[in-house]
Amino acid sequence: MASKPSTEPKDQIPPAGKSLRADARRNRDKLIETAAQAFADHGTAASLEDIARRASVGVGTLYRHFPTREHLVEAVYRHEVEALCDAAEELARELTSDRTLEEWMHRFVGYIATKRGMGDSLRILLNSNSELFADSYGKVPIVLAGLIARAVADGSIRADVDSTDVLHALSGTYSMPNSPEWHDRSRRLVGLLMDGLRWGAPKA
Amino acid sequence: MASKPSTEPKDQIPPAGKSLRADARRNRDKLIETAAQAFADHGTAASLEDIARRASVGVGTLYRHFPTREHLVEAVYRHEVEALCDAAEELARELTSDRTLEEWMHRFVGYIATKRGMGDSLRILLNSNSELFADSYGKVPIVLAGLIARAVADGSIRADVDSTDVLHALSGTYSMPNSPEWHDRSRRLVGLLMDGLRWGAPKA
DNA sequence: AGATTAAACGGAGGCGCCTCCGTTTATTAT
DNA sequence: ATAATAAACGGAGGCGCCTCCGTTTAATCT
Repeated sequence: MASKPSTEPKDQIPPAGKSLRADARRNRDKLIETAAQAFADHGTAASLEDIARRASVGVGTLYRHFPTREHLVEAVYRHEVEALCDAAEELARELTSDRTLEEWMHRFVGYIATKRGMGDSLRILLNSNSELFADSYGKVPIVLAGLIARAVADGSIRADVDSTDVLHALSGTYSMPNSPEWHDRSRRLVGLLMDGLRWGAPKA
Repeated sequence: MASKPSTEPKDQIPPAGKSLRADARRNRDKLIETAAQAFADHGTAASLEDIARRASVGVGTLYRHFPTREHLVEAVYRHEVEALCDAAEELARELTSDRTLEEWMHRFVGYIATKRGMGDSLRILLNSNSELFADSYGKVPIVLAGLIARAVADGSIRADVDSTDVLHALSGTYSMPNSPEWHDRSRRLVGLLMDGLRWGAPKA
């Protein structure tokens, strides 16, 4: 069932768009998910063969989808920022506006933790590919601003809040040393911020 | 004849100083020589195993002397600048002062050609390790100035020459495209410079 | 001239990278 | 349903990296 003189080998081009064959999309998604875990655990230098293995996929498949390590890193990065942004809507459907904000900030901080492990390659990527930065990271401040505006609107937090200030405060966790207490520290930071935001809110 | 409980494994430290065992120094020199060739031919990404092979040495030996690729690159770089500088004295012993200058400039240009192939790693190295830059490259302008001063003194070139200008002119070859004519171009450049320098010299 | 010893050697072995191409499979046409 | 076809798969294979450690050898001591 093979080696017939076909017209042209259309292989070797990474589409990534929408029109992928069902199995292709499945593998692609699994790879991104697995890679995200691996990068978080061992940094961006994690073995690509190992990632393929864990995703139950041949290395060939990995390389067809992501010709270089950087392609994979970028895909993971994009995926995670998107997930983070999408989570906002989802949370809003189940929680009060202030609890939504709080939970989302927790996730944002957790997300930053992941990026610390990837710092190496990621910095290079963001420097050389500013489109990527604008595309995905650009949405974060907007989402945060939206959540804050909502909570302000229904009176669960005070109105004199600059969302940029909050973002900066959260970003501070990026430079924390990653000791075992890191998780607790960042939790407290978010809690502290929320207390400050609720203080003197109309609804309180 | 081995595995006796010796006092301490003194292995794994790259000395590079003077007090090497005879065989160690021999291998080290051979490695640098071979690596210089390999880097010139294939860039700094050349296979280290191949370099070891060509030098008739085990990879272990290569890695003992040069723990990382960068260590080897640096050693090659240092070695070549030194050779270039030393060549000045040697040439001066056999040639007239203006011919010495001319020949040395030819070598300098040839040396630059080599560095073009190494550009990748070398730039990083020179940026991060400014001591290296000062140490070795710093001597080049001094040597050139010396050769010019000598030729001026015996009247074979004109006296109103700034050696820095000459250096800049030669450095221009660094940005030449490396076409097949590169060699001829740079030869002509040096010839042109010498003509300019000889013009109106007392001895002419 | 041995004998001793620590420096130096060298290459096998384990792992990762990446490509190539024979085989499988989703999709399309009949 | 069945056949045809191009997309996608996957893993063997070739190469490079680097470490570890048993063996060789230059230098030193007697």
